[in-house]
Amino acid sequence: MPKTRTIGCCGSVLAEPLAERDAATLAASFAALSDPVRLRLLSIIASTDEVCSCDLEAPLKRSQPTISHHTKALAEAGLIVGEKRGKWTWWRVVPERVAALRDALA
Amino acid sequence: MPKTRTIGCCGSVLAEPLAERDAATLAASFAALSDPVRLRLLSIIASTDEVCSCDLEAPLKRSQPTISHHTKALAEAGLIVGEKRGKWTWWRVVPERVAALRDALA
DNA sequence: CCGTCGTATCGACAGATGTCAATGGGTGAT
DNA sequence: ATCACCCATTGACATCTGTCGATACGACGG
Repeated sequence: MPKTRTIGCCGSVLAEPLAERDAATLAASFAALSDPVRLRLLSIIASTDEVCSCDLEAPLKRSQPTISHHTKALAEAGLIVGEKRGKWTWWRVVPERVAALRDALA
Repeated sequence: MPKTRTIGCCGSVLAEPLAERDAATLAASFAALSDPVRLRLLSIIASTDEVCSCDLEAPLKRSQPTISHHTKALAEAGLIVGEKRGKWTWWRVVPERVAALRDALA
């Protein structure tokens, strides 16, 4: 997967009119945060160091495919990364990516 | 006074698992930022003090009903406010609300 | 009181999105 | 090898969303 090259991407939304390209990139990132289940998923992962998918199904009260769907969405936004170890996939947040979004609102 | 911390309804996404209610509220706010046209709209308004709707149609290359649809979405999220003066509606950003979203990612 | 102008709302439509059951693909234990 | 378990993918479905034309509302200027 593409890596930490897009992290700074767009500067601040508030400073000056966004270019169309930057707007599309940022919108995709914020879209990853626009679902309550994904937000809670992210917060659960962030609260612990690592979480395996099997521990997400119960607290979020969603089916296993749905959880997988959401982890994929967050991963594609670069907000979390998953590592397969044995049978389990362990997820953790990417703080730099979250910070980049935060900075976009500064 | 230690900043306007009361506006940010939900605290940080990263600190602890979000309650369902807070997640829904936050998700709705981020959803307002999940569209490229709305992000550019917001950035245009933020770049100037006040902008009237009539000045948004051209740079965003969208029809008048579409612009109205997006301003409504941002206003309902509390990110901008509109004031009718005479024939025109003037929009400006609500910095505290943007800051609240930024803080949610801290 | 009319026309005009700026804006909001309505109706419609295509495309995106969240959800789950069913299925498939690996991994580890028996 | 066989089984149990974890996770990803597929297919299907209902809902949501962005878009625009048409229309309606409201404020000004004649």
